[in-house]
Amino acid sequence: MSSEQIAEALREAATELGADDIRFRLDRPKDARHGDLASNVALTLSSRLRRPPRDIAEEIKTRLESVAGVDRVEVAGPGFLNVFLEGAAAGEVLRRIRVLGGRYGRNDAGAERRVMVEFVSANPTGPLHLGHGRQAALGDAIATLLEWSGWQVHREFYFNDAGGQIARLAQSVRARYRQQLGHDEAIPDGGYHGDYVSEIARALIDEAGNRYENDSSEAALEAMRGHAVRLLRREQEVDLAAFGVHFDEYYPESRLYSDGCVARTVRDLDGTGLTYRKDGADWLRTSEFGDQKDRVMVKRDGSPTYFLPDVAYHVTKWERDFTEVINVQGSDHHSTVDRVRAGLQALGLPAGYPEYLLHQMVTVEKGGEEVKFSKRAGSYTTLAELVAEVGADVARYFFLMRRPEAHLTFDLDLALDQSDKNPVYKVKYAHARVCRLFELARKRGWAEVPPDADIALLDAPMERELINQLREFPAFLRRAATGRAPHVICDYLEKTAGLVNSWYQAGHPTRSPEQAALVDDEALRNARLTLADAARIVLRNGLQVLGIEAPERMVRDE
RNA sequence: GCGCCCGUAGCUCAGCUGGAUAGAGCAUCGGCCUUCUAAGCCGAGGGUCCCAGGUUCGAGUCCUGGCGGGCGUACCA
Repeated sequence: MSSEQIAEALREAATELGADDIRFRLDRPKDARHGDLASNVALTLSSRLRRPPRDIAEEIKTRLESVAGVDRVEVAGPGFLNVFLEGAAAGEVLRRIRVLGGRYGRNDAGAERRVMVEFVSANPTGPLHLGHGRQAALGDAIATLLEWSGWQVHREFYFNDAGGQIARLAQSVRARYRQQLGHDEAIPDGGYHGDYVSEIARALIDEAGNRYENDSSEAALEAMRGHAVRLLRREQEVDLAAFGVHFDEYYPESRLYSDGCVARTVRDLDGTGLTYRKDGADWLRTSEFGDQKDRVMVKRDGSPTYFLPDVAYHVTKWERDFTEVINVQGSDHHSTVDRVRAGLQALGLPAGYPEYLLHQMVTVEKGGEEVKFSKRAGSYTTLAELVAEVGADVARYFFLMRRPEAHLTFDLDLALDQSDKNPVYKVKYAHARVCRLFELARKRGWAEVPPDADIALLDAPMERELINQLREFPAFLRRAATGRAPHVICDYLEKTAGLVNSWYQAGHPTRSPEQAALVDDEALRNARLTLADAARIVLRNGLQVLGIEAPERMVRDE
């Protein structure tokens, strides 16, 4: 019995009553007394059909009761339909989960269409910080959620390897370089002060000696720029790999210039008649498309603003045939959203392209105090330092467990805790505990659990609740994907892990051995192990979506 | 000033297209170990859902106006 079958019956009933294309909820009620599944369909139909919701509910009830597997239906409260399933029908989902295994939870909503998720996109001016970490976790999880929803996903990292910030980095490297060769030299205003700049300078001495000691030419600065960008890009990739995040493509801003894309974009924008010259600069009428004000494309000194390559870059996304694009960015960039979209609309791209997911920033707390434990970066905490401290899985989970648009306080005390208080460990332990059951079953020489165990034997309320929870995984996954909201999966996994732990504990050998999974009664044992196996699959699939390992046994760090 | 985001238990936060008695974790308090690993489980207390109006059968959720916090508001990126 899947909820889809019930949903279909509800839709048919609505059609008979004269309402097509309806929206309603069909989910697991919070209170088990409200059945295995509950729907508000009669309430939503009420205003449309101009009839009291309870009358509508009564009619639908009669229809639902004839559906195979439905034990009984109750009309409750203002007109809710509470569906109680027969034991075997309720547990049927366990069989399906075991058949689908690692595919349980997937859907084909994306129909194999292409989508690009652009995320991290850190400039190579320093090591990745915690905001990048949150973004890496978010972007990767959203990408995976979309893959599970049937999309072909392209993960892309855009980086700015030219322009003012990079020039300041190169100047900072030159200052450190000359310092290390004994000169009195100051970091320029707006330059970079972190220790890593000195490391880059040292590496340059190792590589090129004092070749640039008294060379103030553009070519020398260009060499330092290239050197610094190379090292920092490599470091970022190493950090991302340690975090378990991999990209399909790294797209450098410089390519937009070298292949003429920026120049072409300028021509195309000029061709729209929406550009004009004012105060010696070239402007675009972005205010025609909802931007707060018009924007400068080319500065008085003849150089482009960031706006121009940004528009050009998004044009390449469109031309590369990505009509669906999600940009994951920090909310400190939200001012660019309207102007980039406006620039693209001027060129005839659809309004609302691309989609943006803006996330809030991250702070770390230990003992209730904010900490900034960076040694290398100077003013901020790096992702690498955090991962070294708590591990990639914990960091990922903590970055994902809050809504993107909410500020994230990273509780380092909780992150370092290895008990079930730590939500990551709670979920991992639940998975490992269940795996342990199968290990013991094998040791005792019990055969593999057959696919057709008598699931109706799972009649304890706790078991029914767990079954209903496992049934909901695909719905949560769908909701997390469409809402770009991985935290929905975190909430789901914590709830599921809690139920698994309770169920496991209920079979405690000294308290109620008759409730244990590993009982001598073969039929009962197989029924319970069927539930355990389904739970194991759901926990593992959920963790996999988040990019977190599902261990078969836990090894404690001392 | 203007724009976006946030305001829910002591703390950190969930709460999907408006639905039943507003939930979870942490913290606090009280129980439970000769174990399918207690790295755990069971239970309890704890709420002006920031405030004030409005919309309706029904508002934490939608609308309007305030208050408080964050981030933006460049010929920086």
